[in-house]
Amino acid sequence: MMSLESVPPKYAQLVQTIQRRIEAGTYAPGSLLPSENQLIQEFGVSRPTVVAALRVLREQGWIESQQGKGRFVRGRPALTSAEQPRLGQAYLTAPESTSPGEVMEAAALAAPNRIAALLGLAPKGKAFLRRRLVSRDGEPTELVSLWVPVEVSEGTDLTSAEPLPQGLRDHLQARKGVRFDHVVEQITARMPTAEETAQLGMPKNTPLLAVYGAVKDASGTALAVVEVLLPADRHELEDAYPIS
Amino acid sequence: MMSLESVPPKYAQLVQTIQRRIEAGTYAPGSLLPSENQLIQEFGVSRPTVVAALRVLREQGWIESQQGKGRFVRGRPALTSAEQPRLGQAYLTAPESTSPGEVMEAAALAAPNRIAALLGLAPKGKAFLRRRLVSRDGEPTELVSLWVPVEVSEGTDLTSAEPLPQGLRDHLQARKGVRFDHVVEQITARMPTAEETAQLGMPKNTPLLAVYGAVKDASGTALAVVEVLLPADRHELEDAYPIS
DNA sequence: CTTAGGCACTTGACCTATCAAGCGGGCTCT
DNA sequence: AGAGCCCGCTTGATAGGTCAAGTGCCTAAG
Repeated sequence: MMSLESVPPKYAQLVQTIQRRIEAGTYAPGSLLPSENQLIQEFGVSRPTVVAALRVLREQGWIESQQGKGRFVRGRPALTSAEQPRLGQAYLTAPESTSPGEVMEAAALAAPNRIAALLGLAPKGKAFLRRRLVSRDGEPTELVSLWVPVEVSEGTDLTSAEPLPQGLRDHLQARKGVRFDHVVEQITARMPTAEETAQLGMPKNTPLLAVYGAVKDASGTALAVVEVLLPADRHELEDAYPIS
Repeated sequence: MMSLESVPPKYAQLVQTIQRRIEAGTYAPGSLLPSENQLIQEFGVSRPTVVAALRVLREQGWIESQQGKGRFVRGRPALTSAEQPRLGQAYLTAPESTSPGEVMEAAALAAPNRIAALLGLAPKGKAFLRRRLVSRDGEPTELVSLWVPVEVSEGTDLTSAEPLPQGLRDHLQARKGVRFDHVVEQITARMPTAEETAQLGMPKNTPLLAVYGAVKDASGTALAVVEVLLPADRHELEDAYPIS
């Protein structure tokens, strides 16, 4: 009788075990980790297995090693690169249904200069716009616009007035076979238009924070642009990162 | 006679060699890399050495591997996490002499609420402020303020009206023995004060982009806050990152 | 008492193996 | 001719080693 469930490799199990012990305080930050030989004895595995696990832990920042002395516990690596997903990325992966809101617009129209430039379209080129007014605690707080070239929008559910049950990323990847590779994000600020002031219920003389996320494939071709407009009196962008 | 120059380990040499071949086109993107056995024969090393090199290359994104088929060339990995250093980090590491500017203020005073909160001080707590008006192309463009708790500022050259020849990071680490670990960055926008409008020569009704970078050590204690004020009509923040 | 040497323990680098698992082409049997 | 099996190639995981280099302690010699 064969077991159908695939067990993770031993070194990966060891990684998990040691991570749990560090989190539980069994291996306290700053203290010396058991040596390779001790771990070999305790877990009954060979040295390459132990070393493989410790290498993973070092690369992830849990421990650091010093030749001749041993390996020291650093603790749970707080920041890999960004604690929380960036704003642009968040709106790409999360389904629309996770944030309550109302679809304001869903149509093909001439893209503004900035959008056309990010998408690599000719000035005044046409793009498909899907704009949602997102609410938090019952109040409108953000205007999220998705711009895609018309040829990419064909055959998708972007025209629907209903929230997409699937994240945009999965939707486009499934329907169009494109692969998202990276995001180029621009952040700027400007004064809102009268229409934006009304839609967002903003006080007078408050600027808008504007985040533009251009989604590109591996070759650098732009596949979509996410535009997020945030009233600056109610929103901030926060990000944490380690120092090189 | 012993050679004093230390040679890099074999697997690291192999990594470099293969990287160069990928960049030179010898191993074209999409093509199949020579198999482990072929590399063993060509370079006269053992399998673990070859595997270690290929593991590094896979983790760095140069190649991908498929069990049963082989390893495929992907090409030079474009984005590791951020192409250019973040704004907050840039002002911490670069010496002031790299950006022309004028020291406007250098004194200890009661920190504004936001700064006090980021530094972990009591409201109205005192902090040392060093404010510079940075110019590009002869025109003032950015207001860069450095806030440090008074006890950290003691024994440093922060009071000098001259540009610091050393980066702030190196200066504080050398003088005070503190170690920078990570940065928490906040981005917001607001309307400028009359004084800021005058100093920066901003047009009417233009918002300010405000970037706050709180520098912390490994324990989370704030060591300094960098405040960068940018007129939104002339500046944008741009960042690129790979999709998870 | 001080210092230099030696030894034990650590990690780093490298080697020769074995077995499992995934893939693909060719051979054989129907 | 077609279908299925098998074998060889690939990577993945793991075991058992050796040698080198760095650290720290202890001891013995001055």
